[in-house]
Amino acid sequence: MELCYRLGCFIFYLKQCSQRRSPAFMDKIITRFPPSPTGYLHIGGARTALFNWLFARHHGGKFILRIEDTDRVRSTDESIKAILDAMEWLDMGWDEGPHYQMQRLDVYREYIDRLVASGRAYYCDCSPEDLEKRRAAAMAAGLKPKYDGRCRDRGLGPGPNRVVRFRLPDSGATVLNDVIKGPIFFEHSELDDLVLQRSDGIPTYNFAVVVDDVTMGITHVIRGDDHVNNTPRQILIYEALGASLPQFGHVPMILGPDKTRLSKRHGAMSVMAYKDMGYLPEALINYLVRLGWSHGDQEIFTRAELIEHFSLANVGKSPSVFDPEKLLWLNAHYIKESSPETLAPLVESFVEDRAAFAAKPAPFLSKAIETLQPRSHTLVEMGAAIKFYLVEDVAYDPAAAKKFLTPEMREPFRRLIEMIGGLEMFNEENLERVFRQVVVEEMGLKLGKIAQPVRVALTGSTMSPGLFEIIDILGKDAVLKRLRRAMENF
RNA sequence: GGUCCCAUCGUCUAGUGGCCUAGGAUAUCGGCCUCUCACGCCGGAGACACGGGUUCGAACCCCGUUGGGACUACCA
Repeated sequence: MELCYRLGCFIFYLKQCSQRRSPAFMDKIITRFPPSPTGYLHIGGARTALFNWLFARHHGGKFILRIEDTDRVRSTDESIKAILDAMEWLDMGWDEGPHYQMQRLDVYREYIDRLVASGRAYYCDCSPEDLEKRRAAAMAAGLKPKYDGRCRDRGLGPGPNRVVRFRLPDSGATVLNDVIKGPIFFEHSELDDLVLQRSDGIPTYNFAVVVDDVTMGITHVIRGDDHVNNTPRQILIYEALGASLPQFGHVPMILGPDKTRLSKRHGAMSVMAYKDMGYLPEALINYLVRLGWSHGDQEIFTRAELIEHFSLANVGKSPSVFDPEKLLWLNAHYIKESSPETLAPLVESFVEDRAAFAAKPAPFLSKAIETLQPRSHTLVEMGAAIKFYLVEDVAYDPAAAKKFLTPEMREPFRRLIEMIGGLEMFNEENLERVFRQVVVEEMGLKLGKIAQPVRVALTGSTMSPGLFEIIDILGKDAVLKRLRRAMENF
């Protein structure tokens, strides 16, 4: 019995495959990203957008941005702006749109009329309260809380407080031939007559997406797998409309560390929050693309490599956990890879004293940033670390000052000031020679013995870039000044 | 509860019946480098959820169990 059913489904599946074999492969590929503007662009949405963007770019197709703003209560203009900003920051340009569903109401209405006229949809005047009661009653009776079809054959026309429902087949099954997950079968008996148009005349999600995807010529619907259960209903709507089906690809969800769907309580969710935390868009993109997709053992991808290699075939089926640590590693990687010149304007916004930063000449800034690149994981870290290069008087870390700015350093510092002051060629090489050959040998001190006190004098901290690079960048005057000031602490 | 999906190191993943005494990355631990902190380099530990099949042979195929997730609205 079960076998017969499976077999039936399989044959049906084969039939569907052959039905829509070619169009999608022959024609230009068109994908879309349809966020609903009820908040910022989050990590999960960004990855979905990225997959669609990459897929379109890989195939030389088109990527459409569509704003699904039919939820009038929750949609806001701020959200639209936030989403657009995030798309721009991630450098995912769209070829068409943004389309707004609220500006397409006449289109949906036209399709509704067609469906009602053909008998595939009908008006229903059941009130939400009544529906709720009936659902509760069904649950109590141990039945599925489905719409009971009360208005199906009442032949109601348009009117106030009336929704339009889709008439689903009573029997049979629909197969979703998912590009990522493979064939998935749904029995129609599990589905119910969903609302296509609300009583205020605005279409619901399931109807609007189908109409939009049909009219915009979408060939590949790549979205989160939280939509899998909606898909059979949507497929039925496509068929009722006489439209050909796109390819569906459902990408597994991104989970939080506790393995539940990623949400605010897991911390930063918004793409732009990562910008504010000093992340580079390249790092986020690279991290996101590897969440659920892979290309052998490769971890680091340029944008061009991503476009070249991206394929739905290599998207995994299982959900993945968001790991901030790996994102951080990638960010550090991209900070190291970037040129100091491109980093400079980005770092500026993370510096406490922007005026002091802006006052420094570009070459100085570049050299300073270069010394910070291998030791910064974020731009925030770099913005803080660059401070000692900019200030007039460094602030000493109390513990560091107490430990290293001691009276026994008086003589070494005096000699150092003397030697550095007399240097003809002020560069890293000569500086190191002063330290090593003169001070270390002459005074019998280990380099480490003198390095830390000098480091504290110059940076205020025991942790910093290499001593000689710092001295070189700071310049003779500033170095002498800081050394003398430190001696006041002895 | 019902429907659907998923299951390899802590995490992201490679793996599509023999190349697997399971590879890479991250995180972690140890060492090297060294003027500090990093970076970098070298090395260690660390996984096929479980039980049945199929097969000469299974991480890979089938069934079941367990575990996790999604959906179940006049939200999207």
